[in-house]
Amino acid sequence: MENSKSSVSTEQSIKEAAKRVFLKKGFAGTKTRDISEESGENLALINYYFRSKKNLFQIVMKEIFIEFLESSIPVFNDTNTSIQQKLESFVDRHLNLCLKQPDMPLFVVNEINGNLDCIADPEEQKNERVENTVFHQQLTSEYPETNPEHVLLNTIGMTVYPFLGRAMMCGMQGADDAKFLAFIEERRKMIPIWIMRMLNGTSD
Amino acid sequence: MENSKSSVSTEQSIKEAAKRVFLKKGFAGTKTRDISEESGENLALINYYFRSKKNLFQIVMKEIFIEFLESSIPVFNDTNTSIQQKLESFVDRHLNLCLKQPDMPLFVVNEINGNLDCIADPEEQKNERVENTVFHQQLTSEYPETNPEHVLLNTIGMTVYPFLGRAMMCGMQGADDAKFLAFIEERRKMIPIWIMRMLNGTSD
DNA sequence: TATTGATTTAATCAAATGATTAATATTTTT
DNA sequence: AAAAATATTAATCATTTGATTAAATCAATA
Repeated sequence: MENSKSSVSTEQSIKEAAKRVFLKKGFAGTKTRDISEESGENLALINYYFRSKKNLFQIVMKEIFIEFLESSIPVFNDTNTSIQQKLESFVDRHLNLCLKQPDMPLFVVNEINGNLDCIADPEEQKNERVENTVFHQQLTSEYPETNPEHVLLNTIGMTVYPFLGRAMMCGMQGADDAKFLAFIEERRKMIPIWIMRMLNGTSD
Repeated sequence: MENSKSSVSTEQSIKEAAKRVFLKKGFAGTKTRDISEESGENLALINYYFRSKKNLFQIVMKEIFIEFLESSIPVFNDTNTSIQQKLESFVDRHLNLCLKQPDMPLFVVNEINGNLDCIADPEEQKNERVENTVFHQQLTSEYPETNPEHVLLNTIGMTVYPFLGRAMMCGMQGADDAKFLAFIEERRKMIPIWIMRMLNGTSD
């Protein structure tokens, strides 16, 4: 009944290879033979372990999504930190996540709008809605005139956007990795400050 | 030598259909038969008028890119407007563009990072670099301690992100079109204000 | 009108692609 | 070690897909 030694590593090898390729090429752009090559495993093993390309994709997608949630939700639900501390912590963690997998934001944003039902079971989402976080409550109580949805979108957007628009960032054209990294480090420091400035504006 | 009456409309019809399909499904996700169906034209006419799927894609891509530039560059190069006025005008125009083609931001961000060389001739870009705009000069002179690249990225990012992350916007889950539109209208008003607040912060 | 050139169509090709199969090898269990 | 279960492989299938072709249709013009 139990998987043998080598099969576990093969399954893992395929899944990790699939993650790399899907992240880089998206669902439609990825061929099962790409995954086979990337993993070094036989083509048929993909279907042997993961029924279909679509199923494998959904598994990978879910892992990525879970990784994001597990990194973010605890930060937003910490009852012992201020709004600014939460912002600092979230931006810090999320930027690290993005730096580790630079293709991730584009992948998520791209594929989540596709026709594929990326997240298999919707029940897991209900408890993890951002509406229910401590962060959300703090915002509505300390800044009642502010719409928390804008704050969240701006925070996530400013964090993620450099990774989405790197090719679009005309001012960064030809920017090497070092310059890009320095740019990100500036943002790591500034985004929480910017958000607080936006919050502390007088009107609206 | 000159195209006959019907051929012009056929070519146009294919290009417009291609734009719709590419915007929705991306390059890899679009099949030439999709374009044929969407346009109602015979499959072979796609290659007759546009050599290849890739070439048609590049043409569409370029049109979208040009539309963005022609909407934005004049705003950023207006010598008679303030920084805040430029922000208001850009956000206004860009939001209208996005509302007209909600799939556009995702498409651009998604495909521009792909392996396809989307913009055919790079010479056209040199004059249209944001570095060379009046806006950029105003920023460096009025806010010398600020990095203009951050300002630009934040402005574009905040404008575009709702259209990228609509499915990701947990707080907006199940949001109908009307609610989304109201959300955008709030941002149309607020984004320039937010950016100015960020600029007018004391340190950094 | 007849000729010429441009446009359109149906049929088809060759390569790519997701998936399956049957045979072989390997590991686990008895 | 023998048998059973699991894992791996090469070959193949059936579709899909981008592109082409040759014939047919249409439009312009001499």
